Amino acid sequence: MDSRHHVSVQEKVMDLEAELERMSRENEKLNVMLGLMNQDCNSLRSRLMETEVADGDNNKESMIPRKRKGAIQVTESSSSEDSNKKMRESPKSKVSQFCLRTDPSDTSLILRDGCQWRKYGQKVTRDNPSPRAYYRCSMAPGCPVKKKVQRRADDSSILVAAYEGVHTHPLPTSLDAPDGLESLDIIRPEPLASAPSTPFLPCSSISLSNSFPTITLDLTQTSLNQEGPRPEREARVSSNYSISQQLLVQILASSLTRDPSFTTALADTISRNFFRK
DNA sequence: CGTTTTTGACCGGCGC
DNA sequence: GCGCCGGTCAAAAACG
Repeated sequence: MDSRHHVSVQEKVMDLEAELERMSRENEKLNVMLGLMNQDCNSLRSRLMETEVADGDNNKESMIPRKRKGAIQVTESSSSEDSNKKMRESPKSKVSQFCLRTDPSDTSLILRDGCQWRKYGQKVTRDNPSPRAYYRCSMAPGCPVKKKVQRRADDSSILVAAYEGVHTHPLPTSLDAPDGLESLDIIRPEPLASAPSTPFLPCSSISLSNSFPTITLDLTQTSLNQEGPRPEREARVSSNYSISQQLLVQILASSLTRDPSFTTALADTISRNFFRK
């Protein structure tokens, strides 16, 4: 071992430390980005629903959910629909439902979605062998948000989380290391009548890599009855931030307007927080 | 010791 | 009124 070799090792260590710090900073910035995305999440989801209604049969072919581990289904229902007797709750209460494919061996009803929740009850329901857990948001004293988590009766590997209410406090934006995280995918909301197992091709994906400080926004749009060369839109942001975050957000927003499945990618990103163990 | 989880009791809506 | 059911309460236990 000569001293030169020693020095080079030391340099390597310093390099790694520098990179680590760089990654930490980038992680912080990603947190900010996720915060922005979270803020828009609700409007994006409602927009997604609109788009799906508008696209109708066109999308059925390409938006068919694929069955994979970590798949998420996002649906949303507000109580402003028909004048049913059931609509007794406050008209403001909105229920968002997430279906998350989990490890079947995992029997817990815990979803790490970034918020702090206090469990206040658990019930076995009639139509489902697995119990339903009731949580209240404990991040702020008066936060009215509640969530119910239960495994699906027909597929116990799918966790269904129903969120109710609106947070009265800023949501956490932590995107900290999803160690050992499985890849999560969104199942597009689909009519219950059709349950085909045709593979679902993700039109967009955002991968926030922990091992390498690179954000990849793959906004490639799958052709929906589209002939010819389809426009590929891919924004690759390296660690030196060649484009600003604001521009990035604008890219996301503008791509949303053109790509109805962008919400898929957004929820994908958010869902990565669901499964931290 | 403060916070969270567990779990049986309780409550209100609904159908009969 | 009664029973069923989903949702919530609250005391005790567990946890960090």
